[in-house]
Amino acid sequence: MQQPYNVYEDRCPTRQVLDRLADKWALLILDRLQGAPVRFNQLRRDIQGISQKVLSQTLKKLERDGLLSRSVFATVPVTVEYALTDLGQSLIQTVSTFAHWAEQHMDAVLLAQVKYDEGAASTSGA
Amino acid sequence: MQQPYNVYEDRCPTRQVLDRLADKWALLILDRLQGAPVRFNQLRRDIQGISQKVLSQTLKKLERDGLLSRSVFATVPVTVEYALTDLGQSLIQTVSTFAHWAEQHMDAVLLAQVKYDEGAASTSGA
DNA sequence: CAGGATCCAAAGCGATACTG
DNA sequence: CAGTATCGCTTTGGATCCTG
Repeated sequence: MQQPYNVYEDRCPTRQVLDRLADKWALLILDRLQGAPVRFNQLRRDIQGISQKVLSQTLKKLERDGLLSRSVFATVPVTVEYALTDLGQSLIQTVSTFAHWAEQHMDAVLLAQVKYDEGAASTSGA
Repeated sequence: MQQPYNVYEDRCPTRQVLDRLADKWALLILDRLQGAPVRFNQLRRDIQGISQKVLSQTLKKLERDGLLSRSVFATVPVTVEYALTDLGQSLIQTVSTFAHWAEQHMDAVLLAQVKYDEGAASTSGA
């Protein structure tokens, strides 16, 4: 009768899973794959600022984790599509909510930062 | 009539917000603060593996972002409590769902990893 | 108890060049 | 198009020591 692991425990594999997903690029990729498969260079264009290396690495990790699938089509030149798996689908709603929380509450965060910095300035300044 | 930013855009402040939140430790801290305020060393004990430095840094950033508040009580020795703000509350449900998805689907991820690695091994091995 | 400051090793990541 | 491989810088993060 072993107790289930939880995210607070060190050693627990959950930590590795969380660590993989708690990554800006991974979240953006998963979010971008919502709805339909996307090709490599399309992802690269859409997710602005991601480098080819990081995109490649992150895709590979997410594929290994079973969150997305990689399909190769023997066109010329070759076409590669990335799509969410069922496992990926089970997470996408949360990821999407999470990613877009940032959009919706960006102003509040920015305002909080200004206030915080003002307080810090007045502490050392006047 | 400016279009709203979105997470896919570079330059957008949303990226900074997402980058802040897409962090294993930040998520664990926020999740741990759900329900009631928690003291510094209690967080340190509960979130296994986090160092004092990273805990301190992450708390400060999250406070600056307005997601949590820091309250000092003039006891001896001093007591410091961290609690979610309203802004933090608005995110906690998603964070919690996200963090615990890892717990619930850990087995599936681990299985996917094994299968992926087997495929890679057979590619180079046989 | 609740941190700040410092040192140092390790990981991350961009840029570049090359492959099928 | 869809990547891999390598180099070198930058950042992260743990460990340690110290303070109020």
